[in-house]
Amino acid sequence: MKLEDIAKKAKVSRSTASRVINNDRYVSADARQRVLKVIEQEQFEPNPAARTLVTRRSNIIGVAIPQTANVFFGDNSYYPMLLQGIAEAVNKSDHAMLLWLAESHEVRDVFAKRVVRHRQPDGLILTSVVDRDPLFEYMVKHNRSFVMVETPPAYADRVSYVTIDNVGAAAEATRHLIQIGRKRIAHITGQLTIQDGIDRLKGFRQTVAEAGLLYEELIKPGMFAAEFGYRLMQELIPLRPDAVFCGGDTAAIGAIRAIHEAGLRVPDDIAVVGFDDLDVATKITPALTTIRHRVMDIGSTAARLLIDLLDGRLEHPHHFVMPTELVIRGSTGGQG
Amino acid sequence: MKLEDIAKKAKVSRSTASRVINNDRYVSADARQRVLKVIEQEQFEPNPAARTLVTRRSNIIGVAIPQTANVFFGDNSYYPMLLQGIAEAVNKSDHAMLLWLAESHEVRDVFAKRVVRHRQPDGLILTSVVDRDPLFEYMVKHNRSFVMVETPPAYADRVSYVTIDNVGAAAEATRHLIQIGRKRIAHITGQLTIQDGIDRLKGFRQTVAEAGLLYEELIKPGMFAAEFGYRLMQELIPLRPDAVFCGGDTAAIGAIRAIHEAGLRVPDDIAVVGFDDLDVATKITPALTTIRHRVMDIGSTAARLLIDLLDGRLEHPHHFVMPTELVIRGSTGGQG
DNA sequence: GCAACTTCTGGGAGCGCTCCCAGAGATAGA
DNA sequence: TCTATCTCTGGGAGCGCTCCCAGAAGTTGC
Repeated sequence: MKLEDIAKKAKVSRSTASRVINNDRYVSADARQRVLKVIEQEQFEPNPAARTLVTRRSNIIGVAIPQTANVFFGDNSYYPMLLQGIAEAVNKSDHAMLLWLAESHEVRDVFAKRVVRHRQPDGLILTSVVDRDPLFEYMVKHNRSFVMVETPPAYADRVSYVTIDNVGAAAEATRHLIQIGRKRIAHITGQLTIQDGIDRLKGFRQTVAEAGLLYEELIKPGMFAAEFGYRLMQELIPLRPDAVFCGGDTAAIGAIRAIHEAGLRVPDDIAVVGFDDLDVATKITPALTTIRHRVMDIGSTAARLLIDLLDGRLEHPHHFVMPTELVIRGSTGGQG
Repeated sequence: MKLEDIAKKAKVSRSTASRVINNDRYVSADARQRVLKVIEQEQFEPNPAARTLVTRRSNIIGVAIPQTANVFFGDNSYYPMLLQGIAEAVNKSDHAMLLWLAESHEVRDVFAKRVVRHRQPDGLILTSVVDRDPLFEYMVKHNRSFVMVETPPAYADRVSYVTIDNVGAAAEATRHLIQIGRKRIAHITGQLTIQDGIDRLKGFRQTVAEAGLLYEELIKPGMFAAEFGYRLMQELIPLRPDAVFCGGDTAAIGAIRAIHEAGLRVPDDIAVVGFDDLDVATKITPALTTIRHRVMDIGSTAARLLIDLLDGRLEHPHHFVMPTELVIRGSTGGQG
């Protein structure tokens, strides 16, 4: 069943039927009624390919997650939550979501090529962009529509993105540790190829420096995964820190394990602060003090932003900075 | 840049250029070379909408996850792993994946309508189908191509699916508990609206019955979420079970928490077996004895199956039963 | 009364591909 | 040599929509 047939059944032209579907105002109430009735009884849905061919819009949003499996998996619910947020915004505006996942250990270059080759989506949401990311570079160079989650590693003034105030949030986390009287505060960073990691380090460093508590040897460049938290904490313990701020919750969980295995207590001997407030943060003992940001909101904001840009409702580039909140729990002496 | 322009630059007709792209054998080596060169230097990609319009194939696979957020999220990595598996198969055959996520607390009916309305995908992968699932019923009734992950709740002989031997695996888990000498074995089931949960219960019941150890009061209908494991274990403890088999790992984790809070020991007082071997299974203390199935393999098998059906390489319906494996850990007295 | 709008309608062209068909040219078999 | 077969090519139609345009019909203002 195609538009032509609907039109015939409703005794109007193909054009009028099309007008009804696209909510054009120049249709008589009578004709509209008849067309809608036929559409309803035939359960008609216009062919999206035909539509896309002429409108040059597929109403599909691409989401590229170039991280390897071990990050996407596991106790890290960041990406699922982001996807859920994107889904909600995408549904509301009657779009669909095309998902690109990197294969395990896939090179960024190969991944980028794969995503770029498929031209179905009108625009892309990019996550976990690293410095000199081929996909990112391609999108910028070819002037294709996209929105980033997190701060871009380059061209920040030319790119639309949704981020949180990483510098401010890291500073707040660090100030909290200072306020509870810690003097030797360590930092296990997130991935320093990602802007988030860099900014959190910056907020940390500024704050300890202002308090006269900056010790470079207590700063360990890491990754977001738990293994790094564990291993780097083991390296830190001989340096006798009394607190550690981790770039991500999973790393913090690894760190806590290392502290416990060394026979030390959290928070009494070493206070721990994470970042992200993942689900696991409340599931460990003691519960983790951390920075909460609503990942779902970031996802839906990014999707809405992209669609608004595509529809011309918003000017490119456009930035959103989402709020964060310090959640104090047992790992720094709060309750829980 | 469109096919016409490529043809012109390569001094061939549109038809010949199209033949090169679609790997038709009736093209002279010379012409093929010229076309490929132009395609390469212009970075040409054929317009997918135009292609879809005539071939009636979009090379897009839809994946529908009708579960509400709290299942998709959290420490349950089932769906992310499934998606990763699907992604790998989909990439290999040059397809793309369209993802439908239910909104939080969205009614199945609304979700189904949304998925059905969008006609882009050539076929669908359905997960977590419940009894009388509107999406499932629609797909069957309208004879649309789809593949199920898990055993279908109905029409099993007319539907293609990928599953594991739930009955057999549950029996193996139960036999293990019997072998280590347990006499009062409880079962906290998975969702009994999903076939997986039903089959696991069946395997459990058969096995305890054969051993003369069936106590109906020790069977608690539950859900896969941790809260259920926790709450139902609290109800079970006064009945003095010495072992519990849970329909899923997350429920098992909840159960362990309840056991510990009651001042009992795992596995000494109550041995615990889970199902799924999620990431968390090794992260808790004691580590969880559980049934392992490679969720990623299930995902990629389902995607491959769907594509093979669409391409006519496989007859519909087609079934795959994937292997499972009992992994013995600390929660039943193994090491770890 | 007529001009000038506004509302409503249908036809035609065209989006960028694939695929069918007819035909040219080369090769082989008798 | 002639026919049969295979290889290669280009033109045309058509996939199912949207959108432009021309024109009919109805409404308003003088």
